[in-house]
Amino acid sequence: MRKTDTSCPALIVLLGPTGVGKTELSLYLAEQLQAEIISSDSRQIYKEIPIGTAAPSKEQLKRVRHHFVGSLSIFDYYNAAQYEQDVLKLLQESFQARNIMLLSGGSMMYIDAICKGIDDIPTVDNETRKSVIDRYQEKGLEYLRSELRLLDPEYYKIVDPKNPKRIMHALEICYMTGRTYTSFRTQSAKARPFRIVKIGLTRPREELYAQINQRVETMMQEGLLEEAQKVYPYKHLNSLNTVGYKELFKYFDGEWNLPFAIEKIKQNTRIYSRKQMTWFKRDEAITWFHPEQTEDILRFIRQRL
RNA sequence: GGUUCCUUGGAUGAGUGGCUUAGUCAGCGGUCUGCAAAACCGUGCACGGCGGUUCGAAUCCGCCAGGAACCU
Repeated sequence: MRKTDTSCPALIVLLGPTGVGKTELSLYLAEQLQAEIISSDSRQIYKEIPIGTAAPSKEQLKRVRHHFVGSLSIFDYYNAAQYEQDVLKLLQESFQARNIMLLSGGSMMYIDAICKGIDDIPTVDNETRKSVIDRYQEKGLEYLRSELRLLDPEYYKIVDPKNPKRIMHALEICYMTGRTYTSFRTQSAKARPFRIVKIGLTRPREELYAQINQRVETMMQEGLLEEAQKVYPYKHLNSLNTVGYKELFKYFDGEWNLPFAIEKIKQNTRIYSRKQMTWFKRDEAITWFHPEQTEDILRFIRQRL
C-alpha cells in the first residue's frame, strides 16, 4: 500500500560519514531519479570554502541542480533551525513540480532537523548571547549552573553538567524569553507532508580512513592552503571552526609546521567521521549500503516510490 | 678507557618504598533538539632486562643492554 502511494512525494535522504562517497553517488541517483539535490552539509553551504569542505565541483554542480551549496557567506549566521525552515520551504515548492527530491550530506543535526524537526525556540539575539558568554567567562561554569538551577530546575536535572554550550544555550532562552527552556522542548518528532527514505553509506573503517587520507592530499593539491590563507583573517568565525581550516590556521600562526598540520587534518577528519557514525548508528530508519552498491541502492529506492 | 646522567603504556610526560600506580594526545566506545566539521562524557594499555635488599619495589642496590653529556 505504502509503495504505491504516489500522491505523497518522497524525500530520499543519502547520509554517511565524511569521505564515504556521497557526492558521486548523489549525482548518479539524482540523474536516474530526475531529482534535485539538497545539500545537508553545514560547511559546504559557505561559498568561500569549497575545497576544504569537499563541496561538489563546478562540473558536478552543472550535472544536477543543487541547493544549499555555496549559498551563504562565512560571515552569515546560520543554524540547524534556519536550515529546517529553508529546506521545508524549498521542498514545498519543489514538490509541486516533481515527486522526488534528494537530500545528501553528513551534518547529523541538519539531517535530523529536516526529518524530525526542531522545537520552536526563538533565535537568540546577540546581546543575550554576549551577556551569557560574558557571565561564563567572568563567573565560570559553576555560576551558570546555579543560575540554571534557579531558572529551569527541570532542565538542570538532565543537562550535561560539564558542557558549557548546553548550559549557556538553556540560559540564553531563559533570560531572553522569561520562560524555562524546558517549556520549549517538546521532544517529539514533527510530522512531514512527504515520505522519507533514509539510505546510509558506509564502508569498512580501514577503507574509509584510507579514502579520507587520500582526500586530504587531493585537497592540498587543489589549493586548500591558499583557500585557508584567504579566510585566515576571519579565523574566529564559527563557520571556520572547521576541520581543514583550524589546523592550517595553527600553521599560519606558527604553532605547527605544515606536515604536522596536514596530519592533524587527516586525524581530525577521521575523528569526525567516527562521530558521525556514532550518531547515525542509533537511527533505525536508515538502510545501510556500501557506496559501490549503486544498482542495489537505486532498486531499493524505486521499490519505495 | 674514566666520570655523570637517562631508560615509564601507541606518543608525550609526572611521580612516590606499600594508600591498586598522574595528566595530556591518539585509539576505542558514547551523549546530543538552535554557532553541531560544535561542545561534552566514559575507557583498555606501562614502569628496559636479569638478579638482590625488603613483609612489600616501578620507586633502593648490583650487573647487563640501549642512549646522552663531559674528561684523558
